[in-house]
Amino acid sequence: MSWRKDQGRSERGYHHGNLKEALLQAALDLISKKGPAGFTFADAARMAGVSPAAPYRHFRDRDELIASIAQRGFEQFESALTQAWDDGRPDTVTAFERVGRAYLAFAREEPAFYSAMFESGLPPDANPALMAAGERAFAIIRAAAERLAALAPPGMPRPPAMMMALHIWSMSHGVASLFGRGDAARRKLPMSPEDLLEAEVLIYLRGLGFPTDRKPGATPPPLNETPAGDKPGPWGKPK
Amino acid sequence: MSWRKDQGRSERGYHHGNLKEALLQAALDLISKKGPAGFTFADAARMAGVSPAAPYRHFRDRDELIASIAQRGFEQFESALTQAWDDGRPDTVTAFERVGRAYLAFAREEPAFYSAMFESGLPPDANPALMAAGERAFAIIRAAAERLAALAPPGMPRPPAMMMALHIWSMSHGVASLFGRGDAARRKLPMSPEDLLEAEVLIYLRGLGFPTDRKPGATPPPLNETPAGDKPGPWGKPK
DNA sequence: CAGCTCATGTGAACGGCTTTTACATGAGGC
DNA sequence: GCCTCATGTAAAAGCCGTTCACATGAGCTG
Repeated sequence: MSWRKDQGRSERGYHHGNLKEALLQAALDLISKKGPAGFTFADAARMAGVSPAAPYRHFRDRDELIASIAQRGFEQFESALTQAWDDGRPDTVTAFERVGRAYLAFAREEPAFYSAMFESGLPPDANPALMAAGERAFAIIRAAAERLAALAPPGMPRPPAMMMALHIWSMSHGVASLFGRGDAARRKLPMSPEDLLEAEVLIYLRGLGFPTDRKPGATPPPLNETPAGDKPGPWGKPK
Repeated sequence: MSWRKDQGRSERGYHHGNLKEALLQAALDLISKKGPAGFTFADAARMAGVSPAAPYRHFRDRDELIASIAQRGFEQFESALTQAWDDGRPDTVTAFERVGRAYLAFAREEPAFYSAMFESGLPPDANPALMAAGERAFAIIRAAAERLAALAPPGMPRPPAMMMALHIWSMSHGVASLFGRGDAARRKLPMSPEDLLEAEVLIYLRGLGFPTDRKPGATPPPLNETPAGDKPGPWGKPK
């Protein structure tokens, strides 16, 4: 029962004790509710129970707080992608798709992070640490693409891994930002964003000559085979 | 030389005469310079030479101005896509790729419109007219996908056109918003956004079984043939 | 052309936000 | 026990969005 300055909530004296963290947390809440544009420095201060000037002891200005959140977001993002990739287990294609789903899951479950990372409108060159964190996250996708490219079927020109990585990233980001977030920008979709992205990636990989029916030794070109169950193609039944 | 109220610049009396248009134009300028978040109602008024309260005679609030710009953007967007599609001439695949390039060109040349359309954070359901304009623009992509789907090689399951359209849209938007705008969010790319998207779409179409070497009667499956010149694949020379 | 009306613009004011500055507090090192 | 300095506060300046009462004059009506 060490209730010294547990949640920074009530009963605090002149000094907060954990203000920086409390501000980041409050900002996350607010951004997820009202978007990075609607987020207010003063609101975060209020939520943490301090005066509007207090945050300036921890962040140069409002943008720096958002940049901090974006950076932290990239770190969690990197960690989530790393875990999903799981070094390509059990097989490269399966792991690759798991990365795609992890991408969408992150955008959906951490909309505040995601918008801070990609929609805050911060000048990317102004913040080296932030850009580096972004690069590290992208490096996971890039590494996965590298492994996938190395598996390119013999007799085909091997696709540049960097290009593949950029393609996958653009698909994921496109789906996430157009259809991904729970309530924002929803449009009527014939399928879930996850399924949409999975089909997109599978078709793309097939276009590169990869077998896409999840069985390592399957035959590459006969495109419409149905392995075991009833999986007509990367999309559902043509209906 | 009818210099009555030509540009609304100097020499205007109490009434501006063309304020609504001037505000929209000023807002476009400001948004392209500072993003939709940095845009200021008061600034637009200043730029048009009127008091800060004047804009309220033409727009309920700041959001309505941005929504107006987004709507106008969707209309121009639709027109640009329609022109690029050119009803599928000279052949469907070529026209389809032209649509992709037109998408990027719009994002690059009209960043203010593009961000108002996709990054303004406006509630999409709150503005039926805006959403309808967006639907009309998407309908072009959808119609193109429909035509493409109808050409699906015989013996293959025919891909749902809606899904194809959503895939193409997500690729285009992903590339545009990650790499597309001139100075914002630039990252080092091994190729131009246009080439990146073209390769992505070609690989995707090949994954659906389409011939992608631009010759209507070409053979579908032999994926690595080089028709006449030296076009190794959708990407450049493997190097 | 006189007069009226109403769309359009103005000025002032309110509250909120960001940021700065001078000052207050008290936690931790000596 | 005292001092110092990181951390928080209060007050103020300047900006923005928004509203309201009021001013102006363009265009219709006769």
